[in-house]
Amino acid sequence: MSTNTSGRAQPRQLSKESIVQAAIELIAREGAQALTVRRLGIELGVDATAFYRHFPDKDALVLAIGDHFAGWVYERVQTLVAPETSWQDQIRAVARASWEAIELFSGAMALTFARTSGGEPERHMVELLLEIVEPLGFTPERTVIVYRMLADAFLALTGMNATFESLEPSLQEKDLSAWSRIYAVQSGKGYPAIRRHVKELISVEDKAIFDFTIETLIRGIAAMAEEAGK
Amino acid sequence: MSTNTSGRAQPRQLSKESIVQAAIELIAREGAQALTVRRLGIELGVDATAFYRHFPDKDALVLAIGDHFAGWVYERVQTLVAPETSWQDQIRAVARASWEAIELFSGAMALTFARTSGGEPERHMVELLLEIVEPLGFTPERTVIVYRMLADAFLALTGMNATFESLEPSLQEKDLSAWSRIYAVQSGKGYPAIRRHVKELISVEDKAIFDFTIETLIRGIAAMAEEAGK
DNA sequence: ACCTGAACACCGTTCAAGT
DNA sequence: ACCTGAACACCGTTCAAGT
Repeated sequence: MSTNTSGRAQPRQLSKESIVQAAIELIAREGAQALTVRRLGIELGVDATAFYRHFPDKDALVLAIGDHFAGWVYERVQTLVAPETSWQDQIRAVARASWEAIELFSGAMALTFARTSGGEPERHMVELLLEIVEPLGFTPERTVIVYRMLADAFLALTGMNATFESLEPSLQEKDLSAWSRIYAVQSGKGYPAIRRHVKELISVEDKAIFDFTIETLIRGIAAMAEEAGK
Repeated sequence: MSTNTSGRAQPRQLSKESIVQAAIELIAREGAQALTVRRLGIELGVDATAFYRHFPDKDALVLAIGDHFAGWVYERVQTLVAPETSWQDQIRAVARASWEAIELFSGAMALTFARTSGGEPERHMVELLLEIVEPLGFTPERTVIVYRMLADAFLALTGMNATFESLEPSLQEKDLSAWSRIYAVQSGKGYPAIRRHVKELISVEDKAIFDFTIETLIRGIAAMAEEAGK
């Protein structure tokens, strides 16, 4: 009698890597709220508590998942930039890779965007962003604050969008209909500015807002660099 | 024999408002993860399931909490602005009120910053921000995208900081020590840019980064308004 | 060295029953 | 009209026992 009749479930021998992989697949397939130790056990064909032989607790798994997607973003950026790429286009590459990660890892990003593991992929991302900002000729204090402005903006904006994307479909619909309730305020009195912009409020897209924000930050940095440089 | 010997617990008669109030106090006192239907029942001196006579489910409570803090931010902004306040200072007032809300409502903000209820306080905030941006003379499309850039930046950045602030103390310490592990990369090889900025990376403060980001966005908007206006 | 499975102390939510 | 309390289907985690 086979012990593997339930579709998934294969590896008898667990490892940190196989658990992280299974967790990411589970989240991608069924959302962030499906990530439970028991579901993971079923996924891996193993008793749920075997998990605790490889991670001290669930939070450690969440941080490991965060490292995995930070690593993915870092690798993706490498494919988008060349040595002669301008600093503006390097920032755009990080923005693009971060946004693309939402499609692949929204659940994982929602769980981890406000967390820090201190792992290698995170150190790589810090180094990468600092190296983009450093040649602009700011003071060390200013270099660091510009780097953090970019890092926090990427994390916070993609994290917020990922949080929404990883909501249960029914909650997502609830929020979308709440927006249309706001924007369809046609009730005669109140909210004149909203009523003047209903069409635009409904049609604007999240990706366009994200890109517009990044361009605004790039322009601001360029203006500061010009002032500081000469 | 009194039925109210346990410190808290007083109202026999529940209402949406008393539940939201108790939930906010509970979160402020014990963190976002302490908000459970059962704990709320104890807090209110009532069987846990009485909750379901006033809210369809826990998510509805979360959205009501979100409305409460959106209302607080809106009221706070009203005390910070006058009719003659410049658009720049109006944006700074919203930023300041949003940041102050983290101290008071970090747990509530962490739960709700990526959600929309469509309630009155949210409509007020949308109207407020649109009215700040509208006089700058952009096209309707541009007006809306600038409004959303500001709204999303406020929500995402304060939400990310609130998420961290509302973490259990032990997880907060874990993340802080992870940062110092990143920044103390003194291991001879690798991460040269990080090593060049260790001092600044350690000393930079989240509030300063938030303020710097807002100022950069304000500058960017001003530059665009100048181009568009003439 | 790793996995199992019972157990503990929790969750959100439903529903028949009470007042 | 609202509250109670048993019950259901879950959680994360611990620990003695197995191999």
